[in-house]
Amino acid sequence: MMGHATDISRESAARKRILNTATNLFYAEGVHAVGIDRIIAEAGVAKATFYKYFPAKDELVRAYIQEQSRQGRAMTDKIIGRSARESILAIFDLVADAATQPGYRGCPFLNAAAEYPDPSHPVRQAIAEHRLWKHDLLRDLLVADRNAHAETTADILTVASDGLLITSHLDKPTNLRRLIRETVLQILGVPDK
Amino acid sequence: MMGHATDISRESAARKRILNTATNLFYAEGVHAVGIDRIIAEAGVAKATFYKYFPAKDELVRAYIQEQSRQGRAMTDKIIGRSARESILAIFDLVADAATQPGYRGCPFLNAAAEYPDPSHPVRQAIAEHRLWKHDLLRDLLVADRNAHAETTADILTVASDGLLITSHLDKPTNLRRLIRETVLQILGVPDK
DNA sequence: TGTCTAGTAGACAAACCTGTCTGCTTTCAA
DNA sequence: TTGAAAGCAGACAGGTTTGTCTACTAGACA
Repeated sequence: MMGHATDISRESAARKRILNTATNLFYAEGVHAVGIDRIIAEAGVAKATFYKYFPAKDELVRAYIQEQSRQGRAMTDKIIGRSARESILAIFDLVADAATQPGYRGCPFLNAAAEYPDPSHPVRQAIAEHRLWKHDLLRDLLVADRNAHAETTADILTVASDGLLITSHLDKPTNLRRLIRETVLQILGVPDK
Repeated sequence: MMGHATDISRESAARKRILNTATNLFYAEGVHAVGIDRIIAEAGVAKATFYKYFPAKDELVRAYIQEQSRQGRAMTDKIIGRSARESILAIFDLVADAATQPGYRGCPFLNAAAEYPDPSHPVRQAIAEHRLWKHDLLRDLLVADRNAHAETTADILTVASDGLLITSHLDKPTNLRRLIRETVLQILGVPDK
């Protein structure tokens, strides 16, 4: 008897089409470079509908970032299982998976952050939230791996993750998977060899 | 008798003022976010003068990147001297120096690259040139340090440099200098201790 | 039948973007 | 003194930006 069929702002087909189109365009070409008119045209949606679900462009950008974060967490949940160390290596395998995909254009969070100078802007805060989640996840895994300096090592792994995402985009190194593995193992310390 | 006083495109005071103003604005707010009108207004220059020295905005952006590269090389030349290992550590100290400066907003090359999707764009090529220079410099220093895998280690140091520039901007870690030192020494291998 | 909701289509305003072009002033050297 | 070069000031064109608003259509439900 209360909000049974349409709960607005969640399960509307038009809203999903907008967010989906925006995601592809924002990632491929950048946030400032893509205008509203282009998004509504490619999503096949009226302008009024757009502004009904996203009162301003920045709200769409924030939704885009939050959706990327949600998908990243879902992917991570799937691959975590066996030992803590194997989980960490699997997380870094995701970097290689992303980087070898056809339309790879770097990390969506880092790219978006570069376009928003103000750290207090909602978009930047959404990015910061995602980064904090990832950092804490790594730290927890390191604790489970009996790492003596989990907090510091999590910092270093964050550095490695960002750097690998950047270098795989801008430098396209040969044998990326080997580079990733060597980088991570050097940070974790090789157990036997 | 030939090009004695003004060689155009190099030693014009107006040109320097334009490039200087653009550098500050581009770095602080992003390339797409800053328009020509704003640059010429703050530089105190006529529009015709601007388009005389920079036929298009992208040429100004390219000049901005190349000037940043030139300054980075000059800084690096100054601090390289003693042993190869000390030189590498000094290069990474530059990251901490930059990150602790008042208006720090990340690496200008990474920020600009995020705004130019096309890798064949002149701006992206200028960025690639700078990255290649830095990578080769690190590799040469590693060879001089008698590193057995100079090429691979240079790749990893590039990852570390990018990651540190990112994390010092987005995460503002406490004790950045310690994080840098630990990261680099872990990659190079601690000599004694 | 009547009403409520979601959506489409598109005009419109106001600001901003890049780039061109016309005049005017200043400087300096032959 | 004359003339070239450099620069300033600003109008202008053509396009794009975000966001608002009006008018219409299709479906669900009571």
